[in-house]
Amino acid sequence: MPLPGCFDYRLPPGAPAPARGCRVEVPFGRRTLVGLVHDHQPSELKQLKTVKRVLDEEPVIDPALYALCERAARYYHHPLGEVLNFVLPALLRQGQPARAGGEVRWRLTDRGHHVAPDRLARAPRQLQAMEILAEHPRGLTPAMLEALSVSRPALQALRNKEWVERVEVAETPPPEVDEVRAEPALRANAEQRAAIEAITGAEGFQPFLLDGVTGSGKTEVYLQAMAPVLAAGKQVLVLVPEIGLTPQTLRRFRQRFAVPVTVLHSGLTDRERLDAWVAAREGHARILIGTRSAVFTPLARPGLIIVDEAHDASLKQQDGFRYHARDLASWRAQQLAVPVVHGSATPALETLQLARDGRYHWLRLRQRAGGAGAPPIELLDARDATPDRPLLPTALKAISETLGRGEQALVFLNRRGFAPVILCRDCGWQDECPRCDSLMTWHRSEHQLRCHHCGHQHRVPQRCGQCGSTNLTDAGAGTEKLESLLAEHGDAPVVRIDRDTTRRKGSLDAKLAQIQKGEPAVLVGTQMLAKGHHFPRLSLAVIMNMDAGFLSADFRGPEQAAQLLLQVAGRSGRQDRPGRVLMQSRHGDHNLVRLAAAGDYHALADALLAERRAAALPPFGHLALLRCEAMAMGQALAFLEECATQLPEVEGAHVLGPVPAPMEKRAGRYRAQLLLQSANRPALHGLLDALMPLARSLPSGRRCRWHLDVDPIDLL
DNA sequence: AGCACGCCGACT
DNA sequence: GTCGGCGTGCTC
Repeated sequence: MPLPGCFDYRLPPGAPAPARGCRVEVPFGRRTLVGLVHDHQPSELKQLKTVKRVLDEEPVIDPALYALCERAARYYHHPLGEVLNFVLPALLRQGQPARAGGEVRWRLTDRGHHVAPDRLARAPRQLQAMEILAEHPRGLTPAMLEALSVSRPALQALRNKEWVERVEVAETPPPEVDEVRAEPALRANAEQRAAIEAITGAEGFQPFLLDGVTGSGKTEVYLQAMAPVLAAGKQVLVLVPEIGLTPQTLRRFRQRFAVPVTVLHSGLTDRERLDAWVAAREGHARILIGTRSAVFTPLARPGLIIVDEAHDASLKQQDGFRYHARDLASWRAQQLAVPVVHGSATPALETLQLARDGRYHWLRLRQRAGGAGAPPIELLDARDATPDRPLLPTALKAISETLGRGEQALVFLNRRGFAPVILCRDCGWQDECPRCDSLMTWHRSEHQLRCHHCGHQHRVPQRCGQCGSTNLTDAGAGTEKLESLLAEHGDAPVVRIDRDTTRRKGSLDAKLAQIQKGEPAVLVGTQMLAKGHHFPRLSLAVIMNMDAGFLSADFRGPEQAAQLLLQVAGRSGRQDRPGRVLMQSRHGDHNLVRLAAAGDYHALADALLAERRAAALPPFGHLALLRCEAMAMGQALAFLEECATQLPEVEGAHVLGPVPAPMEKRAGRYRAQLLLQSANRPALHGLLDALMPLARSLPSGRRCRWHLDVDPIDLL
């Protein structure tokens, strides 16, 4: 399956032909592999091997899902075999039967019942385990055993003596659900009602953009739009950003509806994933909530697809099969003839343009539920801020006032570590990553300098790497420095939330719980704080250093900066409590910064869309990026250059480059790229159809790692 | 992706 | 004389 093409096999004699999407076991070279049936054709090849075994009666990839995979493979110019391989749960790839695992129970064997206790006189743990199991003839599940503090080693030892056995009993089917509603709906305002009615009134495929400011109650719209779908016995697929799959989100769905809710995310074991897949395929799971890959879940009775935070970049896979789950969700809905809702407070410009063109039904929620207006964003001139005083006096004063009122404040800075650079006062030397074109970030508490691009780290140098001077200093500020400055500034606890402080399992939950208690505190954090979480006592947000995004060379920089800014601003003040938002900026006169600060995403989107139109960038032009990494820049450029010169001319499609990537060196590899652009998709795809076989055939491509990214999220 | 084949340097 | 390095190419 992981090869670009298909392989032909003879069917075993006498057996009925398996349908497309069924698994078969086939000889391949000198190995035996699991493959999927793609088609039945008379083959021109003389020496066909025969299928060893047909593994499925029913396709594991049903016709609709197979069609989605084919469309995605064509669109992303990715081998179909690799797409199918990606979509199939690991256990199915390995040839396991496509059914849910039974419940595992441990119990005594026949011999175990007749063991004299004195034979375990020297193994008290095992004896205790035997006594517990003797009381439960039906056996105990691993969870029950854990609760009774029966250890795994004890069980293993008893199993080796064949006194205890592990049995799998068939799972009892889930009970029939007669009443889907568990908890009454909240009262919807007029805008929410209109949105709910539009979605529930849709027949067949219809795409919606649910465009609602933070706090306008988008989730309530989802929930009420889901109710009739679930009542009709159908399933709802909900896609959320990676970070949005929090216990709070799940609780909201589970509390409202008395139907089985199944979660799909990267943390599942292979067995859990297959069980979830089967539950969805058989129709037992009624609400499926998952991250981007959940868009490929088979559905027995699909009724509605929801993409929450549809602008979120985590919906685009950034390696391997580089699909965009937002776009695939729409294709899937189209194939399944169900409505799809894209919800966001800051829609992607692509989605917004579809709504403006009338291709998506545009539902707007302008009011915050509870009536409090969106807080205005006050711009503070940050040109006076210094490395050791990164927070302006106005911001510090606002924080003190907030804490004085017994409320919470948030300081947002999208930069981890203590300081982003260490430099020499005498000669101006800066400590750079030896493997990347980037500066080393100082993590003071760990006495380390770390590269955020490749993970390389070394100890803090005592001397300048160039002139040997000991006169070293740091510049700029990260979350770690802010945390220590804020801790000196006042008495309130400072809670830092970033990847460094939440690495340990459960530490994020502990920090969130502390904030939820509502006592005065200052939160310092990165992106992690921006999404999903609701802090009822938070009434001030201070935003630092969003300038880089707004001034970014990347065409999506300002869009993403604005989305992040409004998301962070939305954390401040909820319902009846007005919040305050301060943004420190060195470019307060910049048009985009001003528009974003005004909080008017649609005015900002107007400006950005005008720029995109003029530059023929998405959504008005379409891009694909051929990226290449090699041990020397020359190798990467040579391969891309060969591709560029040997590509046929395609009317209306343009090849730009090759050029070195904006970060030329990363993790010791040199990176270059070739940009392919066209105002019309068919022309671009015509070009890519020629490019892929060409790139695969070029010997220079073997000397580097390369991949094609269709609709790249950034050009960096 | 595996796993072969194949053609050149350091060891018993 | 052989063992083993990883470059190249094939798998219906």
